[in-house]
Amino acid sequence: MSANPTRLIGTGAKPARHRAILALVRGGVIRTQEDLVAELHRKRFPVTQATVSRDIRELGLLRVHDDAGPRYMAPVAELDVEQTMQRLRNAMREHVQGIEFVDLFGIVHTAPGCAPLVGGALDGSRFEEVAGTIAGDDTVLVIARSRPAAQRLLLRLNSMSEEEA
Amino acid sequence: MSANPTRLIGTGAKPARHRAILALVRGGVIRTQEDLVAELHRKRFPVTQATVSRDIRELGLLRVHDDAGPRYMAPVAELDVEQTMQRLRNAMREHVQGIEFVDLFGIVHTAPGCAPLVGGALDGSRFEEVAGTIAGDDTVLVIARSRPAAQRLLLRLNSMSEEEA
DNA sequence: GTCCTCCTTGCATACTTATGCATTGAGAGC
DNA sequence: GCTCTCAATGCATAAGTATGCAAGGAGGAC
Repeated sequence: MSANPTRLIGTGAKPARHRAILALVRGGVIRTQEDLVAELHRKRFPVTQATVSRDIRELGLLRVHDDAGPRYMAPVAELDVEQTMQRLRNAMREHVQGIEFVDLFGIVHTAPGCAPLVGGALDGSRFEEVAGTIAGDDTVLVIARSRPAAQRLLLRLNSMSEEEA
Repeated sequence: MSANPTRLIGTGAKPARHRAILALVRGGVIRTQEDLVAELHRKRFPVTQATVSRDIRELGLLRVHDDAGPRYMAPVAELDVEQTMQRLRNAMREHVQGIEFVDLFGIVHTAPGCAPLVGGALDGSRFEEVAGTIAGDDTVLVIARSRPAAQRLLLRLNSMSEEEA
């Protein structure tokens, strides 16, 4: 932000403002749109809450809660469910050599060195059924939350590793 | 306020309701708290918007925007900054054997097979300085956004891999 | 049993966010 | 130059969310 014209109103203000909003949201704690309006004013973007509301939608910002209340966050790739599931499907299809379940424990065999990748994809997909995963070098241990969960998981994972792209 | 281990709560409705809310939010499109109130009524949880508002905070639900407006989503682990940073610290301390930077490129040497894990943790922490990472088997390439960013990163990562638990 | 404490909830309302409508200014086409 | 169109925006307000307070209920201690 070195080249900083005195007035940012009018032409081209919106993209710059969007960048500023992302930086603000990533950098500090923005709890309300009024916070954002205030910070933007300090950076000479004379906008109102209405505009900020629209910006927030356009940027896809998230509202989350921490101990002290609501707050805005920059978007996170992992939120895209489709993308996450696609990643898991790819990981399963390409690296998984076999799955078996023993009680609550799923043993997923992968190509050497691929277990962390597969485990990560499993974690990322946040299945209700999965309590957690542990990845070694070529094996991922998946701990299911219950026996029915384990059964469902086995079916789901099997169908995934068999699916075509 | 003392140690109360397995205190049964009220009518016991709250935990069940929380599970129902998570399922609703994961399963369908919940755009407002009133939507949630309506769905919960259908499932015989006679609650009001005020309670749902509190539940949403307790569950850490996210509010996001899609094309059709705001909507609630189930929480995603990567959003927990503390947890994510802890994960990165652990990964750095346990698996990283050395870091060096060449211009914008950081080369992180890890134990064999651990690079994806470390790279994932780095991605997850969403440092402003990091444009992206590529993980091989025992090496992670970290691409910084600028030379100053690269310097800051080197310092941060080094201090992390040296920290005690 | 009584008393006490803590948790949960609804109600009313304060606070925050979203949006319909009107205005403005930039750029395109003439 | 003029006029048209359209994105961007503010204003006012509707829509949605959060919260202080008080009530009700369960469990523990006695």
